Amino acid sequence: MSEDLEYDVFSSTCPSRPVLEDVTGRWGALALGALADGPLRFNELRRHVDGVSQKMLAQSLQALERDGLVVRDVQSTFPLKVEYSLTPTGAVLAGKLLDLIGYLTTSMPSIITAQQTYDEAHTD
Amino acid sequence: MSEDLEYDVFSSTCPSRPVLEDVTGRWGALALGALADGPLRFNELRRHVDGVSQKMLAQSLQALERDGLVVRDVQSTFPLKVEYSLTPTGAVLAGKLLDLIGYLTTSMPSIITAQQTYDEAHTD
DNA sequence: CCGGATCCCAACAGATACTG
DNA sequence: CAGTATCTGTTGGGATCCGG
Repeated sequence: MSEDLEYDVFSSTCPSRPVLEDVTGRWGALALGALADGPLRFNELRRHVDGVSQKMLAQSLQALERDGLVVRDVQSTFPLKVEYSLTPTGAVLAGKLLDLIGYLTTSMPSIITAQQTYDEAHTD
Repeated sequence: MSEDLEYDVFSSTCPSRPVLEDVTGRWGALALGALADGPLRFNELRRHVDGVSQKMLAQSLQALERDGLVVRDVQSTFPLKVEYSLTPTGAVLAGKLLDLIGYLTTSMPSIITAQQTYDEAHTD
């Protein structure tokens, strides 16, 4: 039952395409990764994801919240407090993202070398 | 030896940041995923990564080639033949990407439900 | 013909300033 | 503190053109 593998990110019309962009997008991936260690407030998240603007962070978090990967918890105290955390699905995706990021960072030395070689060969 | 964990994607100035964007970017991720099954020519790749424009595919592939994750092999026959394939590092990253994509697609039913619930609650 | 660079326009990202 | 509004610069994409 319910064994429909109808979702294919390689198809441009598949609903999974925009979700993949939310998850692997420029800021979405880093936001998910940052939340893997535990809940964070908006500005904590902003400090952790170095370089992100308020607008893009808010936008990325809204997208992830809509996809059911992140939960936004508002404490209506003063000062206002808003905590973001991962849902179970979000946590799994964040883990896979961190796995990828970890491999990428350990590969950086060889990647840097490749870039230098490439750039030297393309000094047109 | 050489156990410098100096690379951190969460820092905006780290050289790993642009590489992460090449790998997880909109078209880079799909290109890497498509190449995981074996080498492909430019237009085969273009057909596989449904919806990508020529320009963006060429651009994404150049970035991945510069990072040493993809190899561009030119056969100067007629008609011209250009094959793209993964390097060992690229293959590992592609595998992790496909793992993430696989989990995401199997999670799609619950994600769709979440989106509908969210959209209903936000009918301002 | 195939691979890809260019041009031009539309959409999106970012800095700043302002509101609940 | 946690965002929205606005205004502007950068980036993405389709049509078109060029080299092998």
